[in-house]
Amino acid sequence: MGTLLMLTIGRAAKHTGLTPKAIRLYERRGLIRTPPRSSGGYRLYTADDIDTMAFIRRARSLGLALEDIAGILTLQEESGTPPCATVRGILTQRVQDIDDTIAHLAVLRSALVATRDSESLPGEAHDGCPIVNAGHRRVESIQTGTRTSRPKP
Amino acid sequence: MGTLLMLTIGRAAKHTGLTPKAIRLYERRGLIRTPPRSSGGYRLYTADDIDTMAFIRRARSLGLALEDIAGILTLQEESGTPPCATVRGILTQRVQDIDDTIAHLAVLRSALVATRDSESLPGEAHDGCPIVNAGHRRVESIQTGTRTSRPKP
DNA sequence: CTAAAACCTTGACCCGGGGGTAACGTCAAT
DNA sequence: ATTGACGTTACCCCCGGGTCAAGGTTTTAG
Repeated sequence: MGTLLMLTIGRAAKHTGLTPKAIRLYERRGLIRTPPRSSGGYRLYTADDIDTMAFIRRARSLGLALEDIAGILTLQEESGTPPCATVRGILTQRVQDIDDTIAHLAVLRSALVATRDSESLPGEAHDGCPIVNAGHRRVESIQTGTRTSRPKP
Repeated sequence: MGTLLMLTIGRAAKHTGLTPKAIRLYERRGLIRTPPRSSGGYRLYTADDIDTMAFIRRARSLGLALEDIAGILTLQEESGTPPCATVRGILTQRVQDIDDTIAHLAVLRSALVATRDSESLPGEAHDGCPIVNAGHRRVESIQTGTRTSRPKP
């Protein structure tokens, strides 16, 4: 027991693994309530606040956006119990995002490798560096003309 | 022929697939030289400038950072010919970064899936939502004490 | 009691631009 | 020569998820 126990921001940070700055940021973003202050103006957090912070930390470590987390916390405090369906939806969306990102990175990676290993790996430095010359068509045909509206994909 | 040909920023943008904003940004970041201006203050680009922009666009599409690109361009203009070894090093580093990122995302993904599918999938909503309760040890033991210096990874 | 450590607020910065705005420049046609 | 339609200028604010600095107050340790 000891519900009277209040922690300053630095101690709260140590308990949660966050930094004081991050905690202040979460407060500004509305994830954490505005805490009461000591006579000297120090933020004072309760054990419940610490729980909230720990939750935020876990959620962040899963890659959830602060906005998503804020949404969950809001729903939670409105309805008392957290809305599992909503949370699950967010998690599923995140998984989808990750899959998309991984797919994109895989494409990038192969383009990168192809460029790196393009001509000149064989064993001679002639005149062409990868990337620099890749897709390098000289711009000889510049028309200042009016009908230049070449659509650009 | 036609080296006198100068393009305004919008035309340069169309030729390279960049936006005028991006081009101005590259100028501020030192990737593109400060171009001469028309009597009315418009930036005027040469075909060589266009080539540089096209190179930047290719490099960006490979995910290179503006700083890396700036480095390559600087070396290139100092030594005349682009330093293949350096470029290749940058590309290899990028590949490594991508691999690291993908590995990290894979870990995140499985944590996310595990959390999402944890208890309650079976078919009942008792009292626990995933995430919210995951790793949820109540903070009962708060020491205001001095020896709190638990190292933070 | 004094000095150090912790805390306070405000503001700027990182990346790679996107969006918007007011005020000019430029070019074709009338 | 003027009009109208764009193009361009510089400037400032915005995004995420914080980090860092400055300069001042408060609490805590010795």
